[in-house]
Amino acid sequence: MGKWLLKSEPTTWSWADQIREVTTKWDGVRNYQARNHMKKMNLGDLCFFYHSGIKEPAIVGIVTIIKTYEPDPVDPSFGHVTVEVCETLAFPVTLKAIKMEPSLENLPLIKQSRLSVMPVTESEWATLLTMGSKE
DNA sequence: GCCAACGTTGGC
DNA sequence: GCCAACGTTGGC
Repeated sequence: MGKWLLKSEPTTWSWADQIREVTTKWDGVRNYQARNHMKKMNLGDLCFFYHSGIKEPAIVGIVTIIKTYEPDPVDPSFGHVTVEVCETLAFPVTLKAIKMEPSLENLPLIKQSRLSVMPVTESEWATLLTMGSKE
């Protein structure tokens, strides 16, 4: 099962919005690399939900893929997956904390800060999950 | 608000 | 196909 990380600016789409609406089409991605990652997502894959563009950027929750990639009828070069709320992390995992963890230095979040959809390895996932379950 | 990183566009 | 100009993202 695949593991991923999705970025969102809270002013555009926040975790509170996600909780309220439960399911969402993850659209608006206009970057080929990010789109290619979305195309590789399978049903049941889990994604960290990351808040960017704020004072304390952080992973705040987890969503799951309930519908795989579909092209946008208007602009078929791009498209969306559909996600559903899975869980809220007990403690947000801040970018600051991620940067302090040596085993996470290869996360694209660090090296390729502009990428909005990225893969996460199983071990990175486990590390982040642990960080999100305790203070 | 600034700036670095980097993807995209368009002229040649 | 190269590369300069430009636009966007996102951390600080």
